[in-house]
Amino acid sequence: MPELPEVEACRAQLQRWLGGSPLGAVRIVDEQVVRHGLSTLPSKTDPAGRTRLQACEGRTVVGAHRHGKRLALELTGADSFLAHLGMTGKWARRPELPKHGRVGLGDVWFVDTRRFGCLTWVSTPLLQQELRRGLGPDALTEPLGPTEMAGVWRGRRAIKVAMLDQTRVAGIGNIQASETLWRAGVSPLERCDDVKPWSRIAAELPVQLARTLAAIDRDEVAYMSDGDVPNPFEVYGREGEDCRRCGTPIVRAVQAGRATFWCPACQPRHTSA
DNA sequence: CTAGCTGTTAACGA
DNA sequence: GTCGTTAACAGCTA
Repeated sequence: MPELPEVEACRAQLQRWLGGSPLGAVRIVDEQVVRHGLSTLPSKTDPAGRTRLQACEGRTVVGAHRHGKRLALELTGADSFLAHLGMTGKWARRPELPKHGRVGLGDVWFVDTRRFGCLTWVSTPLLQQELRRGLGPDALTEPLGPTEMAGVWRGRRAIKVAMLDQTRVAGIGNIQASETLWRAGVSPLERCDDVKPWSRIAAELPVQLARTLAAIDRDEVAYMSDGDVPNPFEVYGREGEDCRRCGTPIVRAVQAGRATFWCPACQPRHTSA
């Protein structure tokens, strides 16, 4: 379930579980999960990376880092690793191999049903630069001001599609984009060049991310258990329900292959076509 | 049963 | 550049 807030919660958890301690038994259950360049493609599997990871048993974990939706595990010595959770990845602490467990580091497991997530070997001195490689500033820890935002999200593309572009700003996912635009009162269909209230978006985005992060921290059980919890979002997944602000039914559309939810009254377009 | 979703991303071709 | 579509995969739900 990972967008930036989930990934940040995951980073903190890894830091607590592994930070400062020697790595336990490395168990690569799914060979395909160690890949080049954090690719989602199984064909990018990296046998040499697997060998490096296997050899890291007993190395001390210096720390867990995050940029956007990417994670990094920094080890002592030459070898470190990046991780991406994909759509369904998570890290869990279990005494035995969990269902869909892909890699085990002692009793800490990378679990990923759909296998879009992966681990990637990186040279430790290059870890920080590899962690950021190709990504924009982190949406939570390096928030942009209104002017900067208008600068990176521009052109004729829809604002919501631009927000999902990790090369401009890193960490915004489908849900957080929808929620932020609802709070800012901006239509997800609005072209970047037609967006006016940049200051509202700039103000709401970090607040939205922090709010979701706080909700996860507060309710760690609900996050970890796969049990059904009520939808905590204002518009996401609420097609046909009344807008919590004005009562107008929420509508749904597909943009760039992703579901988008918004209130047509609170989030009007300012241009047509 | 099937069809159509799903919080990510890279790689295509137009 | 930019656009939309597909592919990677597994599971859930209508």
